[in-house]
Amino acid sequence: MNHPKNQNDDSANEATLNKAYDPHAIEKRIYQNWESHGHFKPSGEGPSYCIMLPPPNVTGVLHMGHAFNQTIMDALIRHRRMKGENTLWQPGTDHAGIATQMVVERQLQAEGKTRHDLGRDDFIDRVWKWKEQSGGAITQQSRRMGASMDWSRERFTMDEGLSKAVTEVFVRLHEEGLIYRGQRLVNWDPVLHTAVSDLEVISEEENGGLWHLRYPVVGTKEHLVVATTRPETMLGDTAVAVNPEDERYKHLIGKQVELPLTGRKIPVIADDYVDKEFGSGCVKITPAHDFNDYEVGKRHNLPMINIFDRSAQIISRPSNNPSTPIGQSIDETLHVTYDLLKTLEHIPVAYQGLDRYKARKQIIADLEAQGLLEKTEPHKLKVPRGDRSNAVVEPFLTDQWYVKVEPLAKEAIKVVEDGRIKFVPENWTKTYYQWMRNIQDWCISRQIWWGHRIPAWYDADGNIFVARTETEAKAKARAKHGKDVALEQDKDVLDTWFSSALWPFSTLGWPTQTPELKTFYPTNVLVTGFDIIFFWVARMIMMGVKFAGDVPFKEVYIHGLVRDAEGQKMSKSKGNVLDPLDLIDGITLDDLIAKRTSGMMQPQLAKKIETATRKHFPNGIPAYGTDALRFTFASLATLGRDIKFDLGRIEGYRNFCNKLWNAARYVLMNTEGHDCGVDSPIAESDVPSPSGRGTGVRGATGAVELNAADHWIITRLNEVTQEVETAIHDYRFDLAAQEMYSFIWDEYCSWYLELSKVVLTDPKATAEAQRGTRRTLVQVLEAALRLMHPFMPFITEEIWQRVAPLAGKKGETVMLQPYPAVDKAAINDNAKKEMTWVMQVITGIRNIRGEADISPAKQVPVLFADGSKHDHDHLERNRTYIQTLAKAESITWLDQGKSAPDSATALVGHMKVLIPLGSLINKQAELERLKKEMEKLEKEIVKARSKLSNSDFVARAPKQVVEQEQQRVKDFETALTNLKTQQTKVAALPQ
RNA sequence: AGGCGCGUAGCUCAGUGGUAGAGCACUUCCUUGACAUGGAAGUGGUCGGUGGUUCGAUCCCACUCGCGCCUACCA
Repeated sequence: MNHPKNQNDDSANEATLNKAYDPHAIEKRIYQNWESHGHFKPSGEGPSYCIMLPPPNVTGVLHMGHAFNQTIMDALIRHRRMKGENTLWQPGTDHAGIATQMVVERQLQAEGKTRHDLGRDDFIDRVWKWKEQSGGAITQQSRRMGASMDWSRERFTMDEGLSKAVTEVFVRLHEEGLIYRGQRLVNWDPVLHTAVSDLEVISEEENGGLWHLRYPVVGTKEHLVVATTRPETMLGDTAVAVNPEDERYKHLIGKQVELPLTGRKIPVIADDYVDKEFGSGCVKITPAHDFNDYEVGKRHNLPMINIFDRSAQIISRPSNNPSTPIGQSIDETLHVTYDLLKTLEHIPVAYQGLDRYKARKQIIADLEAQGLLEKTEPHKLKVPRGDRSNAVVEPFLTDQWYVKVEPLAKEAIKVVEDGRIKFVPENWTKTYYQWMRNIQDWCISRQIWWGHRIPAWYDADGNIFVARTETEAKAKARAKHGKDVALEQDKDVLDTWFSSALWPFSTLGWPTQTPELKTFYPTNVLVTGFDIIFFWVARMIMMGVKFAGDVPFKEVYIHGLVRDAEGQKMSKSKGNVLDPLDLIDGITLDDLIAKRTSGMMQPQLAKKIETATRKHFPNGIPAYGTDALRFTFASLATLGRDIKFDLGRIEGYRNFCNKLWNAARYVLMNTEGHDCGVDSPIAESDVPSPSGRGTGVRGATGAVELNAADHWIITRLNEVTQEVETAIHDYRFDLAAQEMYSFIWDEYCSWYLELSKVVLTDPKATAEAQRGTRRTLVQVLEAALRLMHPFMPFITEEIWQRVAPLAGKKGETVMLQPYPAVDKAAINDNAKKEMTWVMQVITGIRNIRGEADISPAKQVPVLFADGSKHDHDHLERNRTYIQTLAKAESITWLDQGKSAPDSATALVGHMKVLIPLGSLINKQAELERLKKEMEKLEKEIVKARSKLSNSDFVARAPKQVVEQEQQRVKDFETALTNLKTQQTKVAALPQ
């Protein structure tokens, strides 16, 4: 990116601000200043307000989702902090067991090693080192976002304190029977060699086959045909099931079939589970390798034959697989005891040791050769894959630890039902309930090394002692055996989400009843995406209610997920990832392409990604700065689900920053070194003209007069303040952003600043009037900066430092200033009406000028006709404004009945604003303009009249609405008549 | 199969039972001393479709079409 080198990095100390806003020059310096002064810490005063940061993966990098999420939280926290509350934004990171372990294992792989080469202790050391090295990255990135987290309280899920909480919860749940160990089918990842929970399995439709296999019925010449998507599992079949009502097969129930290739005989059983309509109506039952079959197997007491090893290869003899000890468990870490030799008897040697897909191919070929393959059909099926490894997950019979979730879920449902926790948007409660009411037990053990070791010890007999420490476990064992026995701790670790579930109270010191816990728990709001409602939100609620004695948060604000400009989820493999820091700092096209195509899992996609990137970012990404990015996020924070991130938006908000910056420059240029009268009282009822009347009140400095423009902008400031306050309360950051944007741009800059120029450059203006203008300029800006600070912390701070003293404010930083409060007394409806009139007049004149293509430099004479006394008063007070902003050469008031020259006309109420036709205005152009105006009016009149001609409308609609409609027609008709007259006159003119 | 959401200007999105909005893009004009990252003016929408409720529907209801997400699944 091409940044003109900024000459003065410390612009706050320069005489003037740079002409263009340069975020780089200010952001880091300001953040360091805030942090080093401890401004992010709770003040210890006022009502408490606490937000828990959803802890990102410690070895991860900040992505758009984090940036969005943190922008919202920071806005909330800064808002409350400025309102004087005792705010804590608790930061920290998550150890992300599987993900982190995978990263380190991949590093080892590059060195030609596995974790087993290192051994458990050395491997964990290595992970800690990696964590130390990379773990700071994401928190540094949060700092770039301006996040005002209390870094002095930063936590990590593997910290000693948090680990203690994990153990405590595990032990207590176990004591209550809510954690148990059991052998059942789990989702097994054959690549990572660990169990995973239901939530970590992603099922997507893929193309596969449906194979119809013939199983000969023993003692007959018949055979049954079973349909299966996984023919290789037939080796583990222990029955064939049919629907008990199925007439085709009723006679076979209780008979036996011969399982091909193995020679085993298995029964034909009847079970309702079988759908007569699907496939052949016969289902092979493989209880050890299918969740449904497992249930059937249990119902019918079928044997369960496990045919896979932990890598999902067909079990083989130790000679083929030396790591498997004979006669013992297939994998020691599983504590699964199979009689391997017996199992092997069932499996033909030809298949032993084959990978599941190779075995499938072989088995199909062999069955076909024996004439036992009836047919093969293409079939779409949902294939379950591990969310980390992407490997097809295998239902696998192992011993694992589970949380019995139902009793916890019941309480967690209740707290949402009775309103102690509120979802925003409210609709997410449905999703929450739906899951909670159908919840399955949670498998929490993982066969990996990085994580919280399960606090359970085994003796030689397999007795389990769950305890907080090894000493405590030994004591328990001693109590049982009457003597000391050797114990071995469970080798498994806990699911990372188990520790995340405790985050809201473990970070505050639980199980110790710390002052922090007392002050900040329950926290106020959880801000997160809907993708982790089940993973995290639901589990936090369960654990919080169970152990911390109250809900973990009172509100859950669920926001959308950030997607790319085409609505696609951002992912490394799609190559459409945007790095928030690249939006802040900018990046060249080449660097962006390099970034997107490096370290890819599927390098063949690189070309495609490069093409797409070149198309979307032909010039790379310019540096937009943090505030622009944050404001963009705020403006996109609607209640919808998807947030399409469009570069056009951020560019617009970067421009907004520049606009604000330059408005400040203007204000400073016109107030610094001047008496801004900030200490002077104001004559309350005073609404003088821009030039002033010299009737202001004497004050400490000079007297100050405020005119209608001043009162108007102050009124608007207060109204906007109210709107923003409401929007933040409702989590409508988009509306808040919209309010601030249009106030600053369309009102403060487009109108007030222009109006102020008139006063400040008017040689006839009184000192009091100029002081009033300066005072308003600087005070409104100062308040607006405070108002916007939670959304754009850096630019507001930088400007505030300069502006605050001029506005009579003292303070180290804007972030600790009071948030603007609505001052109802400052709202002045008369001034609002007057300025609306002024702006309408000016707009009317500009409109004529614009349509007639009159050069902005050219001044035009303006006449006012058919005006009321009211109009006259307005004009007299605001004559100079109109003259300057509409570039009027002269302003002439025509009394009622006095004839006006042939003119182009704009209507302000009943009053006509006229610009005489002449060399400046083309007759044809004016006729066209009039025609357009008239057509608009006619359309409205037709609509309104048809309404009024409906007797039902007049009879039944509220009186107010009818009257309003009548008034509208009247106004339109008057206007139309005026324009018609005008049209006739213009049309009659020569040329 | 069940649940949820979306469909409004070329694009990204607000919105309300009574006059349809913003930003970007586009057109014309303008280097005026805060800002060309700017200023002034302007073009542009049968609010997915059908029906119902209502004096009145973009909004509420029913159905329908299209798109997306989530949960559970038939071997």
